[in-house]
Amino acid sequence: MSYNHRHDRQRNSHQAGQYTKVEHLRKRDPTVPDAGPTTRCAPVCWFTDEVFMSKPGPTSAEIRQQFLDFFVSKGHTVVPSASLIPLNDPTLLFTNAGMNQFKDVFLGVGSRPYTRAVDSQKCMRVSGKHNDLEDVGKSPYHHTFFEMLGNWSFGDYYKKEAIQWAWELLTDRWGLPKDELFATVFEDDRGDLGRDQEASDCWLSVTDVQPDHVLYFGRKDNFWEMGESGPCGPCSEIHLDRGQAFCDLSDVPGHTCRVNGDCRRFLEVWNLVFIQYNRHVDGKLDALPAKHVDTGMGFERMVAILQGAHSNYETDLFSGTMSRTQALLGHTDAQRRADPVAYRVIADHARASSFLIADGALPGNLGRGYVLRMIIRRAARFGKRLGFREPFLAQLAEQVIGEMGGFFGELVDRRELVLQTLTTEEERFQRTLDAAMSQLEEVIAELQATGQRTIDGETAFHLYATFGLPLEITRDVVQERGFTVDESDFRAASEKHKQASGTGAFGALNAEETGVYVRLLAELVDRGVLSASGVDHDPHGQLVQHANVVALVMDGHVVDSAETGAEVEVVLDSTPFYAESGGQVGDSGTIRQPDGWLIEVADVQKPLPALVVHRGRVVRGQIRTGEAALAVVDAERRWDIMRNHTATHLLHQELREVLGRHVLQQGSLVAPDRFRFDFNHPTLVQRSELDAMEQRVNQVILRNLPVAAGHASLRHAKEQGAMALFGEKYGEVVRTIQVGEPSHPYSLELCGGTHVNQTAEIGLFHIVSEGSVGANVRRIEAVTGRAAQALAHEQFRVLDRAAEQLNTNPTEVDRKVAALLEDIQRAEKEVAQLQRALARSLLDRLMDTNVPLGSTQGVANAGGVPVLVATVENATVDSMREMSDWFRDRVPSGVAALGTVSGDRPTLVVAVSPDLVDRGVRADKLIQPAARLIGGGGGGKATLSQAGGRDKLRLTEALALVPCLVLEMLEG
RNA sequence: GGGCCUGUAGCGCAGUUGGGAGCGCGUCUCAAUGGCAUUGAGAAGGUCGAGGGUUCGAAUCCCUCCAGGUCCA
Repeated sequence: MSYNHRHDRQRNSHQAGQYTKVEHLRKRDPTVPDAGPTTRCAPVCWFTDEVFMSKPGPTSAEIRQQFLDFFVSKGHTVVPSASLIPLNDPTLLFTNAGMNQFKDVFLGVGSRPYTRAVDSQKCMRVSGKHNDLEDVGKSPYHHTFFEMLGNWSFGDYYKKEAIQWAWELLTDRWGLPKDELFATVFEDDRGDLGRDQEASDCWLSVTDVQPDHVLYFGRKDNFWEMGESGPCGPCSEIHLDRGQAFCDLSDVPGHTCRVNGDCRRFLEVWNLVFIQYNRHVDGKLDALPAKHVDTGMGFERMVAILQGAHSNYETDLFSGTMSRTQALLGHTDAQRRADPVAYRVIADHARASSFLIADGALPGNLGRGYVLRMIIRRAARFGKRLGFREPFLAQLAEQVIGEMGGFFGELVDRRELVLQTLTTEEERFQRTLDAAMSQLEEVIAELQATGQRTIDGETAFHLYATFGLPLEITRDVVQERGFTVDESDFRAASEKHKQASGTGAFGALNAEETGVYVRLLAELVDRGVLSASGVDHDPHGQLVQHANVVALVMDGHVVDSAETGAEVEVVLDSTPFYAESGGQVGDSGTIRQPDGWLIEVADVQKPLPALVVHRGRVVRGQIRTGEAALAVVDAERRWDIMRNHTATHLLHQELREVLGRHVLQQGSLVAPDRFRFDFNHPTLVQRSELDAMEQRVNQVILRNLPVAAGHASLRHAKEQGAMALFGEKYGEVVRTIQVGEPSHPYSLELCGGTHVNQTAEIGLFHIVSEGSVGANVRRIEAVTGRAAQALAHEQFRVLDRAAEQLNTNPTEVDRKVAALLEDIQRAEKEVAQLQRALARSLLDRLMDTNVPLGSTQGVANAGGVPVLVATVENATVDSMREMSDWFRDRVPSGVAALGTVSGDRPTLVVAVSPDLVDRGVRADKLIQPAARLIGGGGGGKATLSQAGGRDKLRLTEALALVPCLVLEMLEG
């Protein structure tokens, strides 16, 4: 079996436009070569043999191409798959269905230049009722990443053609057996929609499906809705009966195989959705003027059917990766057969992570970045289980890129990023595991000390939740040492953690909020107040424009007028204001009626692509819908924004020049006072690199290059080398910003923002900060123009003031400060030495002075024990401690009580020799009564204690108390 | 967005009821061996993540923030 060979065949057959008709492939099941029609299938076992299955029939690439070609022949436009990362839809973690990229069309707020489309959409599903990450690999058909084939009609053909063509492709082109196909049709089991007679009639008239194979199902199975409200409609599914042997529930009592049943015998292969209603918030259904067709066919499943595979993993979509895994491990076929789950997980996850990274995701600890990290780490975990000791996913990603890069060019374009990211994440995971493992060692040591044999689930979960040590690894390590883990306890702790983490606000689809705008826009277009394309919006022309007030919104409700003081959203029929998008903030300014009302606009938003709302406050008069208005953008602020926006393009270019071609924009904020630019880069950006970039950007500014906007098809723009961000819709005309002469452009980016005309208008560019946003993502903040000048001015002033104070000039400030610091350090050392010498001579004098109990400045005799009592000038706790050390060096048995006033506060130190501690004299007990006298407290160890207080006048009194206390303790 | 863990010398870390900031590796100097690997002696190097608070006294206790890790959304 050779992949190169396969690819050659794919190209050839594609060029020749030939389809491979497939016989009923189950007859070729190698495990039962002689099986006849009635017993033709092998018993399905969960882990089928995925080693060296010979797979006759077309390759997956051929099948995908046949699907696309078939619908091209029916007048469809081939639309490239949208990115897995839906940038324009924050409600969605990943693109999870073919319809995602056409959602705006179905909602009636967007349009396309074609009415018939066909595509293979990249999809990602990692959570949900039927798709948990942990299930992937255990079953032969669950995937995280998959492709959804679909054909689409936007107000064009409807049920008849959709059904006819689906049947034609499946039976005529692909040769699926007609008597084993079933069609399901909607028949309302609850409301009053009745039976979808149109679809039912189509099945019976335009296809030759067996009439008793047309079945009827209710809302649960055959009615499709996007959400609580919005477009919806009945659907019609095609199911394939693969025969009794595929039933995986045959040993369940009372089980009967049926369409929409639970077992694996009947497979849904294609869902045809007919969108014909719009559901209102109150639940009422209205007929849509334009009806749409939305179909979805699971690609992996169809490939499995056409290649006669029991499991999707037996198809050429996965077998290459799995064989590569086997080769890397040096496994025999028997070894590979021994752990099919690990092989599948790795194959699936290598594919999914490659596609995610190519589409712009990076491993992180939030949102989609976190999902990607989980996928990579899960693959790494199973890789360890199979015996990998080093990062290996990059090598599998190469396999994936080689096999699928032909159709999905982004894999090839971002090859380096994919490989690098995978390896880095695997290494990071290893470090995490190493750190967690030492925690586990401590836990084990503790258990061994107490003689326990079980690690409680709380602890195991703590290791997982805090240090990222997966339960599987904890279990394996611990079992080797003869311990067990309480796993039910672990699950309980996990549940508790989920509860504690709460149901945080995670992108709740706010249909209610956009609802008012959707209705408003529809109504304005209906009444002819706005054209079909919505508000006439041109932020790139003049900053002053005459317009009409077409609607006012307050607190989410449409109103006719607004009084002075009201916060209001104004909709104009045309506007020069820039609405926030692409990181650039909305404009501010005024909307007014000459000699009449005046609104100060604080922000401008685009809740829908065709609707611009100006948010502001009425500061004078009363505004009414229908009145003429003058819209005036705050030009000074706009210029600040434009300088910053053009500067982001220059910085982006220089980041790629200085740091490398892997740098891609991850997000940005363009505000008037500063801008922020996030980009992927694995490490800290060095000071020297920042300096270089800042200098280069300023050079480009001085070269005064022209900045020009243009329009091009996305494909054309990319061919010219435009830096395309992730998530742009294909097939669209995009706006480009080119800096430099057209003959040799300096930078070219897709961008809808506003820019200066010549780079010199930016003025000065200065990087303010560089930092981390998360793993692999860095952020640079910078200023330009007025803000940069203000900053420079301020910094120079500070420098001048410092120079003045140092009695030098600004260029010498750093050297002067360094010299001063050195002087200070030397002087401090000298002072410390002198003080030490002073303290020593003081001690000498004190040792020669005998004083009675109750006196200070000398050595008192307390029951035969020498007690040094003294106040020391200019001392610290440290120096008094040192003095007491010297005292104990000279007097093997004795007590020292020293005091000083530092600042305005008295401080005491008491030291006791160890032999006296044994006789009941404790330094911490001695110091407490003394400390109370000076209005403070103290304590420490038995041999050495210290105290502080507030009343410096009673310091000698407190010290004099110590010898008396020593006497008491000796006697007590 | 929420929970938990971690920020101490260039690196890796210790620091036990609040009371002398330490260990290992590395760096520098000197010495030993013919040279090196090495060994011995000594030295430099710290705003204990930042800022508040409690206290006579905070790396340690409390609060806020920042950064990293990790789990859940």
